[in-house]
Parts: sequence; structure tokens; C-alpha cells
Amino acid sequence: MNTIKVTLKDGSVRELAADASAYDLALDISDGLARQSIAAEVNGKIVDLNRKIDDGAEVRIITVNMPEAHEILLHSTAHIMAQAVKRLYPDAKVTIGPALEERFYYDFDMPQALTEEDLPRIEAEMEKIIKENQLVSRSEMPRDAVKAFFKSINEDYKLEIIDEIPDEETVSVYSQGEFSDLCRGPHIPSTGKISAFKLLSVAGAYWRGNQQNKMLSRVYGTAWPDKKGLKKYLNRLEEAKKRDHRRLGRELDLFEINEQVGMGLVLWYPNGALLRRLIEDYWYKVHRQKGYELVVSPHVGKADLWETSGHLGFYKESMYAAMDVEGQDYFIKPMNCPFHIMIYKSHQHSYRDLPIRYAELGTVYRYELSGALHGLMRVRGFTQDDAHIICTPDQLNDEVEKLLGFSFDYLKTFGFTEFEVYLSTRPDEKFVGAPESWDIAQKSLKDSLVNMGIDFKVDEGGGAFYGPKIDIKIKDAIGRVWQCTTIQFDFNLPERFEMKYVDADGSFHRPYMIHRAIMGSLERFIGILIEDTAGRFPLWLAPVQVKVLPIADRHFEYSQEIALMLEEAGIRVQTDARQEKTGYKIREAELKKIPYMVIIGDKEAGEGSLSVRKQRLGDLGTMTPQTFLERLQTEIATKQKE
RNA sequence: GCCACCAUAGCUCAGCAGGUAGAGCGGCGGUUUUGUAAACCGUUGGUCGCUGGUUCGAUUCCGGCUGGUGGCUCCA
Repeated sequence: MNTIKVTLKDGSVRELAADASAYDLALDISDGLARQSIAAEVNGKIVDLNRKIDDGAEVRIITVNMPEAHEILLHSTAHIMAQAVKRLYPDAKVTIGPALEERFYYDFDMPQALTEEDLPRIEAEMEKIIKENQLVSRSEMPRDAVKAFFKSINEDYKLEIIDEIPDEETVSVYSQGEFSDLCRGPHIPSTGKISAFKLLSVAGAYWRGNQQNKMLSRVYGTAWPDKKGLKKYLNRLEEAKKRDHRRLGRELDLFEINEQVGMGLVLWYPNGALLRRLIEDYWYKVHRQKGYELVVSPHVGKADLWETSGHLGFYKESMYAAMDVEGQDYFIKPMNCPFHIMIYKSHQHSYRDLPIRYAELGTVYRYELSGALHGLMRVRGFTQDDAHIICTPDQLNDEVEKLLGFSFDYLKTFGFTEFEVYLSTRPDEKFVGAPESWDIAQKSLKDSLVNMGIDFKVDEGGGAFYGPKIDIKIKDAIGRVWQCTTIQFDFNLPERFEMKYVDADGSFHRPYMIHRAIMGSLERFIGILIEDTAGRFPLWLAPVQVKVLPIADRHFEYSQEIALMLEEAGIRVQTDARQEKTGYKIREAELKKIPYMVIIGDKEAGEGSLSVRKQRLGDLGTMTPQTFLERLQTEIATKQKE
């Protein structure tokens, strides 16, 4: 009998029967490994476990617990779900069902939309399929045969997908029991390999995400190597729920979005407004330090301005309707740029004046679909931490590098340490400006990133029509990623507004312009900050920093003294003089996530000391008022995170 | 905007196979002078989101609207 040789990850070589599959290899190594295995990596490519191995291949068995296995688990579970749905609702047509990062979904075209109530039934049917432990098999077939097959079972969507698969790619079908699905794979060897899954929600989703198309029923679910993993994930969802900024916003009295005021419009309560103001103050301070000039622009502008800027041409669907002012149309601003440009144009500028950096916390209004609104994260009126940098072509590199450094420093100040950076380049079809200008700008952006040693991904063709951009996303405390900073070139507006500067030789030139926002929007950034910190803001941002808790009425006078001393030192302090037990006052301060509590009883009043308690950590012991104040001041000055 | 679901006291929620509602917390009043996450007693809170319809009668059933949630799309 012929044999083949395969190399394992550790470099060792094994001899197997000529027709051996990856599973046979796993079995040959150990029964335990075989049991745990769900796929194999052959010559760097992840394939099905029952795929035959070629002689000389380098093979690694993928077991359920490996990170690479998760996507397969999710994807295979999606198939099991589709199978279950087809069993329960034979009229359902399957469409697509990919794995996401920790979840999967499958979209179905249903005669009647699925609801939450259908989920337990589907889950039960899935359990059955898993118990049946059906073998999952892959077959590669000629396109026509595949099409004929899906046509025979009325899966129209699959036909549409097949037509879009590039010719050079092989078309494969995965089958388990009575269910077959067009799929690239790989998949688990049999349905019994799934041991922990849960369906999470149903939602509507347009076929191919296009509003013109039919609304499908989407079911989201998740799958994990074991029950423990599933439980951990579900706990994480719970944790995220606890951090939900909408809930904390109410609990901590930060803000409200009021029905009578209007959807997507934020009312900032005193605590939230204070938090916001602290961020604004810091923002103004560092921008002045970084050479920005602060400008202020109006909330509305005449139609002519928006005509010139092109917004009425390409952005109208996001703008609110015109208002008539003495026979003239005015529009509420969706962006600040035209105003900043008008400020630039008010004077003639020499090359010596550049770069000019105009910054404004500019509140803009954009029409967002009602269904897209979400707490502070997506609203209709929001404040951009906007700035426009106007410079000469040879100042570009320097400006971009400064800007990147500034952005990272700024975000780090708020405790964010992990970033994802994206460079988006010129779109294929629609763009303004000369391709050469794009090349210069893109090169400048790229060089800056490389020079600064920043890891980034390139989103080829992902730029706006008016220029390439760099986006920075931040990762929060529970690993979620949020888009904040955006640094965008603009070849459009300088042209439209005929911006210019006078060069050394006296000739006029068009300056380069960069739009940038570091936080993106204040509303959204604060929303992210709330979720990142779970409402436990760093001391420098906490609306109330210290709560003074006299134990009995006789301690009130000394408590007042302490509160006054702290207040005079610039600490935001409140005294809880109610006739309540200390435990009760502490509990309340804890729930309001006030960073420090100062407890004052006979002992403290007698010796002129303080008993200090830190939120969540508990009793820090007794210290002098001076020591405590110094501790606070250090923590504030260093903007230390909780 | 579209699909599904949801809307009961300030908050969290129970209830009603149709006969106009209840708890805990909070608020208020009192007693307690209190030591590191909830003292005790009393009391006040609701056009059951709005609006039509069915019905002798609707918070409950049906329709419309408004708002919210999860998605789709877009993006700060």
C-alpha cells in the first residue's frame, strides 16, 4: 500500500496511508486530538477535516479551542440554523449566513417574518440536528450542476450568488442530512461537534443591504467551543448592558433625549453639562497650545453658501429643509467648513501665514434616519471638535505628523491606549481633484504613518470623493472598537471657494486643506467615555469628585470646614448632611460613582483628620486633610484613569 | 425610512382569558444621632404613550399615530 509523508507543526514527520484525511492524521496522533479536532490547516490553508492530504504537506490540526476554530464553529452553526429553519418553515428561502466576529447570522426570505418567539423552536430543532450528528460533506461540482440543483429546490438567492462567484473559483456545496448549502467552507465534520450555541435576536435586513430590495428575516446567534465559553460571552453582553450609556446617563443624571424636544436631540443635565464643559475646556486649552486659532461660526447660512460648497448638491439628503428669512433660503449647518473657509477668505494670505489652523467646537445638525438614532452615539444635533488646516503642499507632511501625534496624545489623555488606524484612498470612479494631487496627499498620509511607526490598514478606494483620509478607531475597556478621529484631505472646497495664498514669487496658489476631528463628536465621545469607564470617570472629569459624609449632626460643622477647604482648592465637593446611616450614604455615593468619600465622625473631628474611602476600592484609612488634598491634586493633574 | 418587538407611578417591574391597577426603590412626614454598599413607621405617586374602532364596558382585543429597542443603510 502506498503511503504519504506529512510534516507537523513541530517539524516531525508522519507516515500515513495514501488516501488519509486530516482526521486520519489526528487519529494517528491521539484519540483525544481527534475528538477535539474540527478542521485542519494544510499548507497554510484551513480546510475540512475529512479533506485528503497530499504527500509532503505541512499539516496542523485545528481543535475547537483554537482561535481559528471559532469562525468555523460560527459558520457551521449558521448552517445548522438554516437547516432547522428549513425544517420548520419549508417555504423559507435561504440567502446568506456568514460568521461575524463572535456571532453569526443567517438571512431568510420568509413568507411571514420571523419573530423573537420563533427562536426557541428553532433552537430546539437545532439541538435535534446536533444530536443526530449528521455528517457534513463537501462536494465540488460544475457550475451548471450546482445551478440546476439549487433551481430544483427553489433557492433563487443561491442562483444569484453563484452567478457572482468569479469563474476561476471552484463552486462547492456543503450537505448535512437533507440540507445543502452553497458555501466556500470550511465546516465542522459533523453537526454533533457543536456543543454550545444560542440564538440572540431577529432583525430585518435588506437583501444585499439595499433598500430597494426585499426585506429578509435575519436571525443572529452565537456559538462557542463549550458551555463555559458561551456563558462568558453572554455575561459579556450583560456587562455591556450595564455599561450602556443611555442607562448610565439616567442613573448618573447626565443627559436625556426627550420625546417632546425631538428625537436625536440631547438635553444635557447639570452633571453631564459639567462633564462636557470639562472636556471642552481641556480641548480649548490644548488647541491653543498646538497652534490652533479658535473661531466661532453661526448655526445657519444662506443657500448661496451651501450652493458654493456643493452641500446642496451632494449632501442635501442629510440636511434639514430650508427656512425662509425675508425671502431668502437659509439652511441649518450640517458642517462647519464653509464658515471656516469664509474666515480664511476674509483676508489675503501670504505663504508666510501658513499653516493656518482654525478650530471650533461647532454644533451641526444632520438628518439621520429615525431608525439609525441611538442614544448619544447617533443623534441629529451634535458638536464636532472640528478644525481646518490650511497649508502649502510642502507643509503637508509636517502637519499630518503633528496631527497624528496630537490625536493619539489627546485620546490617550482620556485613557484610550489601543487604536486601529485606517488609510482610505481614492475611489475608483467618482472623485474630484487631479490624480497627482491625490497621490501627493496619499503619500503624505502614508509616509507620516510609516515615519511614526504606526500600524495601519489600507482601505483601497475607501476615501471620500473629495479626498483621502486617515481614521483612528479606539478600543474601549471591554474590547469594542469605536470610530473617533478622522483626518480628511479636501481637494473640493479649496477649488469651489477659490481659496488661495500668495507665494514667495508673488503668484497665487491653491492651498491644501485638511478637515479633522479628534473626538469626532462630543456627544458620541462622551457616550463612548461613559461606556468605557462604566460611568466611573477619571477624577479630573468626575462631576462630583468628593462626597463628605458626616456621621452624626455634631460632625456637620467640621465637615463643612473640610468641604470648604477642598472647594477653595478647586475640588468639586458635596456634603451629605441628611439624617441617614453612614452605610446608606456610602451606598448612594457608590451608586452615583463618586470617586472619593470622606467620612467624618468623632475621631476625625477630634483629631482634625479624615477617613477616606475610594469608590469601589473601599476604606483607605485615616489621613490629614492636606495629604488627601495632595492626593486628589496629583490624581487630577496626571488625569489618572480610575 | 424599512422589518420585528416594546410602551403600566420619577426608576425597575408585576397585573388584567375585557369590569378604570399593584410591589420595591425614590419623594414627602415622623421616630432614630447613626462608623465604611440599604434603620423603622406612615404617606404621596398613574387619563396604564396618544388616538380611533369593537363592546353595556377597553389599560387589556383590533387599526392608526408617537416614541423606544435590535437590525438593514449611512456615518461623528
